[in-house]
Parts: sequence; structure tokens; C-alpha cells
Amino acid sequence: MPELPEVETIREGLEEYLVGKKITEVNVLNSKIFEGQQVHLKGGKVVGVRRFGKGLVIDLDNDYSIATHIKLTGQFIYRGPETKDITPSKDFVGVLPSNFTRVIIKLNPPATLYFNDLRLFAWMKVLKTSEVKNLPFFKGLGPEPFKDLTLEYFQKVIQKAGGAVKAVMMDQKKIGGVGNIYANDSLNLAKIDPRRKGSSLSDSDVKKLYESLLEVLKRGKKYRGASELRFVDAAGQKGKYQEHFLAYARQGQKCYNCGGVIQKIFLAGRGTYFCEKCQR
DNA sequence: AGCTGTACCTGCAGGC
DNA sequence: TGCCTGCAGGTACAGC
Repeated sequence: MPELPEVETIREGLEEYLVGKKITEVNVLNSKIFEGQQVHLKGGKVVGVRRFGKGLVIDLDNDYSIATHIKLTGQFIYRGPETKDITPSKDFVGVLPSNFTRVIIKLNPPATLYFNDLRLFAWMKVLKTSEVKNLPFFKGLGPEPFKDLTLEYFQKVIQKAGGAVKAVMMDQKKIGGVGNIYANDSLNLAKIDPRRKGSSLSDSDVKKLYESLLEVLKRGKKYRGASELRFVDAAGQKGKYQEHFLAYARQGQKCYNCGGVIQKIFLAGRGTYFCEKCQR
């Protein structure tokens, strides 16, 4: 599901397909997920696509932007000349527009961008580009892996936390972009028990965890994301990281570190997968 | 302040 | 068969 590697995969696709195109028409099919004035979008030309944690921002040349969060089941599907030979995933996307298409954006040169979301948790807001950084979600976002998340900061934020290390990793205010899949897998790679208090981790535990986190995120990106729930890229294609999970959703299967059995428990309200034998 | 639990939604898997 | 229950997880928020 959409975490840093998945959202970055979408961002790259959108950047490739949208930059230079002008918005000619916006059709909002579900107003629950949409905020702001559509009128500001008409005639705007896309100049860039930015990602903040798991959020995406499409910037226009008229000083307005489209800020979005796809949450669990959101999709951006682009259909245009660049993707004419690509059929979007039948089971994850279906025929467009689908029952889950919430916003349709028409572009010139002629192309269509579909914003889909099954669960209606996603959002799309139209606002001044200068106001994007003031949206509460973006404003509160912690430093991100590969951007400004240093080992020094990571160590500080983990070691001062009284809660479970896994919960700290997934707290977007502390660290931006990490969700359940990559938290589980990085803890398995680092052989650290997800239930341990952050404050109980030694300096070398933290370093191992930091390196493991970057490693699993890198793998996620390499495989173009994990297509759990309904994740697809901007062309509607599934990723392949789900074929390379280390711990996530592997309960009952063998741990790649030690051959132990992956357990499933609930921690901080989320399914948590780890090997009791080697994760300590 | 910091942490935990729950709500938000809806498709789908599994049980009976 | 078909209904029912519970599960999936990113974020906001209530409450301790």
C-alpha cells in the first residue's frame, strides 16, 4: 500500500506525463474528497509534481496547486498518448472511469487523469502554491529517508520514545513516509523486536535499523512499490515488492534471516509481523 | 506532552 | 448458497 516508495513511483509517472500539459476541464464525481475551487485549475499548466512523505502536490503555472493524499486505496491513473499501449491492471483499476473514480481531469494536449479511491479516505485540495506548506499534514511532517533524515536525528527520535519502536517509525510527525510494510520489513532485516521501547535500543541497534530502513525502501522503489490493496503506478501498473516482503504478511512462513517462523501480532492497532527467534 | 485506541470507509475472505 | 463478521491500514482526534 502507499508508503514512500509507492508514492514516489506515482510521482515520477505523473511528472513524466503531466508537466507541460494544461488543465482544460475538471469533473468532481465525489465532493467528499475534494476541497477548494475547481475554477482555479482551469487553464493552469502543470509545472511540477512534488512529494511530501506520502502526500503529492501538482503545481500549476498560475500559482495554484493540487495537494493530495491517496491514503490506502487512492490511485492516479493517466491515460494519454504515452500510455496508449498500456492496459491498466484489470483487477486493481478496471475500466475507466470506474465506480471508484472520484475526480476526472482533462488535459491539453489531449489526455485524461483519473483520481480513484475505493475507501473515500483520500483527499484532494486546491489551494495557492504558497499555502501548500501550511496544510497541517505537510506542516507536521518529520524528516524523510533519503532527504533530511540523518542518522543523528533518527537516533535521537527513536531513543527518546517511550513507545514501541515500530510505532515511532510510523509516526509521520517524527519520520515522514514510513508505513506498516516497510516498518515491519526494516525491523526484520535489522533483527529488532518491533515491541521494544525506542528508548531501549542501543546506538548500534539504531544504526542497524536506520541502514535497514533505507535498504528496504530502496528495494521497494526498485520493484516499483508493493501492490497490496489497490496500489498501481500512474500508468495503472502493479508493483512487485509484494513478491519480496521480508516479514509483512508472511505469518507462518520462514524468516529469511534464521529460518524461524514469522509471527503475527497486533501492535499500536496494526498487524505486525516479526520473527521471534532472531528479532530481539 | 506523549501515548493508545478508535473512527473514518468499503471490498473481500472466511465461517457457518 | 448466502448472509454475517471481521479484517485491511494512513491519518485525525478523543481521552487518559
